Amino acid sequence: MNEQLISHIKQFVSPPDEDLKLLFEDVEYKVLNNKEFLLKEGQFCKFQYFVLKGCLRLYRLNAKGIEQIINFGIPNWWITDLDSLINKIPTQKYIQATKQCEVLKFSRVHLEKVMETSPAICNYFRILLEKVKVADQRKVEYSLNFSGEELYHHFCSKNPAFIQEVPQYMIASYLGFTPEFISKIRGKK
Amino acid sequence: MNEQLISHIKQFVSPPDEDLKLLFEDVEYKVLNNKEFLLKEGQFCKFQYFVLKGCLRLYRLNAKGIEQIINFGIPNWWITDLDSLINKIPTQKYIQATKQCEVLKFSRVHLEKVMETSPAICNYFRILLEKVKVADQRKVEYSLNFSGEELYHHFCSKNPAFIQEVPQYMIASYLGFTPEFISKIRGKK
DNA sequence: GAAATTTCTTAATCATGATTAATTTTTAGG
DNA sequence: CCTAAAAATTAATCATGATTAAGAAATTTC
Repeated sequence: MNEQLISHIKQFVSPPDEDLKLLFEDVEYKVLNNKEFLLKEGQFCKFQYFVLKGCLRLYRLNAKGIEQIINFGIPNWWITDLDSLINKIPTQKYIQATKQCEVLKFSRVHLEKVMETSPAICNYFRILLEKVKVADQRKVEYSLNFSGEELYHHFCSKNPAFIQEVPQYMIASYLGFTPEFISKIRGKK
Repeated sequence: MNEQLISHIKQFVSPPDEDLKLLFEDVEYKVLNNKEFLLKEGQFCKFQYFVLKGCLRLYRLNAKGIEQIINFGIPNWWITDLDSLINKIPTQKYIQATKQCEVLKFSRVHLEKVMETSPAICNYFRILLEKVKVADQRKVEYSLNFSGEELYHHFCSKNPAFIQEVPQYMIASYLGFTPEFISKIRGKK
């Protein structure tokens, strides 16, 4: 049983103790060094990771070999490759620590069993997915209506601490820009 | 009880009959005329609609008053404004029929009760949300790696029937392009 | 602390797709 | 069927942000 995850869950639902007990029947606590991988292209993703500490990134290599960051995994959030996980296909992505991390590793097989048994835990993940959907939708809306410069400044103002923690080229990649473009923005005035 | 929705649900989960009975305890069958609205800017969205027949669109007006289509609702799919629904804030969006439609209208309050009671129904929505997340992620990936022309041709090849059903300017809007740009592409060769 | 690698910057050029504006074609309503 | 409105087209111009190519600065490693 991990208090940090339990308190995260209890922000959204109120599961009976036996549901939590079931959830934690199959979990692994892992410490990762900077640059260590949890997933590499070609593998089948079979786990969902809850980030306790540190930061990870989910990224892919495009046709030109350029890294495209899809998501960051920050504390109290989940990271996995859903496409590989639910469609049971080899992943095209990488999950890598961007600093030293602590994560909880849950197998998808076990989580599916838990979700089928416990309405509360199922609702917990359903609620998170709904929140992610809204966040994604807002992100698309922003990207349609603001310039790259505005998007960058908006991201920095919303995540002042975060931008200190990862290299600038990763912010560029996450926002879908080239590192040169971010430099250009920062070079202004 | 509606057979079409039940068979959709049973593609993903196997709910006991009493869960389905509970689900259908509060539902309204609605027929919509072309251009009829289910939601308008400023309202609080309190319903989720399952599309039986026809086609609807979820869109917003940007700062310049231009329509931006966020999603289409096609048969056997759900449509709502999740942001307004879950955050209980006035919507900035419109849901409008693009042709004559039949929908099932479920109140969010009721659906939340059902999801809290029935692991199967909760899992049904959780599975749909996971699929949507994967689809959204793939869409972003495409948009980063293909030109507008490629995206348009790809969309047409994947949805040959659909593009016959809605005006071209709506396809443009959904893909995030101007109608002029789609015309330009089509005018080539 | 020097060397090597990684990260960031600068600047010129280029391509994609928006904008503007006018016109044509299609569809719908009376 | 005729008119009005809606939808699609065409073409010229423009802005954003990618690409390319150096080079500078910062970090890491030995």
